[in-house]
Amino acid sequence: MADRYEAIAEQFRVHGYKLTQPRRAIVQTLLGAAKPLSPAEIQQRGQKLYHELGLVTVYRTLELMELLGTVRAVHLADGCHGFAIASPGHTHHVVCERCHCVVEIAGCDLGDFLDTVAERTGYAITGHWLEVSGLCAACQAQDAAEHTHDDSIDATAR
Amino acid sequence: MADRYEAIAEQFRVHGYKLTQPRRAIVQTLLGAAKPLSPAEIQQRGQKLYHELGLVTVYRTLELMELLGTVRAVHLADGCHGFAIASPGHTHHVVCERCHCVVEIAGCDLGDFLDTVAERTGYAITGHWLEVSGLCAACQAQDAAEHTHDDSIDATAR
DNA sequence: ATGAGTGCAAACCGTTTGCAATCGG
DNA sequence: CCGATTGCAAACGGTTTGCACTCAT
Repeated sequence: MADRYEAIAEQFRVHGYKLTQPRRAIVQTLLGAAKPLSPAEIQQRGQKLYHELGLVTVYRTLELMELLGTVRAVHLADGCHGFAIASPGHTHHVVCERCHCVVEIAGCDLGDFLDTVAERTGYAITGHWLEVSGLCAACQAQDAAEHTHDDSIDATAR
Repeated sequence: MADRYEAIAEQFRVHGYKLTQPRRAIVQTLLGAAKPLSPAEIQQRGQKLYHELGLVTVYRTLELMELLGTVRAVHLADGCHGFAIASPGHTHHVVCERCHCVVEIAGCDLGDFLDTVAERTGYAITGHWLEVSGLCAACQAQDAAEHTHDDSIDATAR
């Protein structure tokens, strides 16, 4: 966790950007989030870490972090879900339909599929954007509990 | 082409929606577009077919068509590119980085990949959203022409 | 010390809503 | 004919911009 923060801080320094209090608060907020956050959500949560945090700064910092590749917008069929920390390199997000919590998937074995696409369409494939939706383990457990008519909802199931 | 229109028209009828002039214009506009169109672009182009076409109607018709599954929003890393006609069933779009023209890809062999994801994350995968970017054949040809210092840009290359 | 970074308020722009007039089945 | 559909204008909400002040280096 601490190293995740350190890695992002490094990106700021390396590119000559200052690590101000608002920016620290935003990075920490995103690191602590289990789901993609909208700018407004980032501001609200971030104010617990730095009380004066302004929404405008959130926008500007997100723009900067997107440029640095440390943050990525998460879209799904039903629209934009917000922003989430992105590990360096090519990764994708899996988003829970129910609670919107995300996990990153690192390896991406789409090569064969994309080769096929290139052949079929005549396009030279340069990139792709993939996001996967599903039910996280916790939400699956909750479902299972409900379906067995078990009224005692496990407190851990969320 | 005509049958593509007919198939969409059928969707309207089957679900009890009227096929009004503005709606016809919007459908025809989308069918005639080589790239995803924003609501404003749809209105502008659509007014050539039905002069009174209002922007509000475009929004409402897109919403309806999205519901009917005949249109789909196209997102990419750099934001929302607009709306494009979608064939029935599960398909993806390949978008040209340069001219934004799109082609649909029907088959989607992501099953194995998604199985791996499910195993690794513990999520029950319910859906995914994939869009591929690349250079279409025409834009590739244009590039090639430029790189060989060939000043005679082929008129067909665009 | 000094320029990058910030917060505020206002401008901006794409989208949605309320409503009276119109059109299509 | 009658209700679904439309266009207009106004409301709305998220995002961006201008500017004077502040903070990190």
